[in-house]
Amino acid sequence: MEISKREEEYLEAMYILHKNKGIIRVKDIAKMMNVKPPSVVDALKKLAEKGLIEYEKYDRILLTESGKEIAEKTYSKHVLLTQFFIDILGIPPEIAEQDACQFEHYVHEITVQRMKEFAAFIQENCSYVLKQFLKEKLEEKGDQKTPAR
Amino acid sequence: MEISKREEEYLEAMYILHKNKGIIRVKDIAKMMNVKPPSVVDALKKLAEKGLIEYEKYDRILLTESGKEIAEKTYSKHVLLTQFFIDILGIPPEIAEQDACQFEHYVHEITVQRMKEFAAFIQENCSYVLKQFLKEKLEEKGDQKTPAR
DNA sequence: TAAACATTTTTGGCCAACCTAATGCGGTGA
DNA sequence: TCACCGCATTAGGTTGGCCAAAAATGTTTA
Repeated sequence: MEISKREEEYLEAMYILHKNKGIIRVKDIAKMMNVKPPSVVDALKKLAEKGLIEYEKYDRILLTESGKEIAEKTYSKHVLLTQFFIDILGIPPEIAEQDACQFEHYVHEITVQRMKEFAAFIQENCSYVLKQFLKEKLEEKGDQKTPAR
Repeated sequence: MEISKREEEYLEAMYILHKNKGIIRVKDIAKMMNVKPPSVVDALKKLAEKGLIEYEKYDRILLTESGKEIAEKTYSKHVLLTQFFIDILGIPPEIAEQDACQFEHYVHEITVQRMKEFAAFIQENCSYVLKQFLKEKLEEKGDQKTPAR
């Protein structure tokens, strides 16, 4: 049974809502997904049919085990990618977040795993060089804000 | 004027075809995009309307200046991402290729630029550590192929 | 040069994902 | 307890992207 990128995003959003607020509401999903409520309802119906969420109309919404599994997998990629972009490449958090948010749905398991290992390896074996790099980049950014002077 | 991710992919495919074979044919675009010819024709019409390609039916297909610009930008991201995945993370080329192929349409300019800088920095300042990392990963992979023994 | 073949295009249709407007439900305060 | 309000849902419609089958055009070869 195929699950689309978009459905994965819905699952992830619900997972995060559940984690943060305990309760999953249509309105909140809509806000997170930048979408209107009817679109959410469409999505919920499909996800329910696929057995990824429990959903009866006007009732509470819950991830099933398999739904949660997918959401967790996606979310962990999200976290890892974001960290890599921020801690290793020194990308501004907001941008790192946006990039991760897309890439997480496509990236191979291998790649994300390797990023994790790479980060650990560098931090262990040449953390000084890494710090140097990040410092440079931060300064360059500072330069832009106060250019001539 | 909005240009979709998919349209960007079509432009890139045409750009590569032009670069490699000089001529851009519907059939070849279809093969590259994993799509049937009618879908290509649909796409061509839209791209022509947006002024990104020159297209008259049964005639040759060409990228316009603005189309080429978009394609080149995308393609250069593609190359850079692929290189980063292969040379820094040691991802198998085929997988690196696939990941790049998706990410290129979303990744921020900043991120890809930073990857480039990071690669250069590491190769200059701790290439030994990098080699070490890549060697380890390569060996692990070898281990899998000849496990117990 | 005309038949046969290959390629491109059109036609008509499907599905995912989204929207607005209208309607239905459920809890809260008067 | 009921009228109201916010939220959820349905109805009906759009758009982008894809396809198979059929028609049109272009190319090659007998």
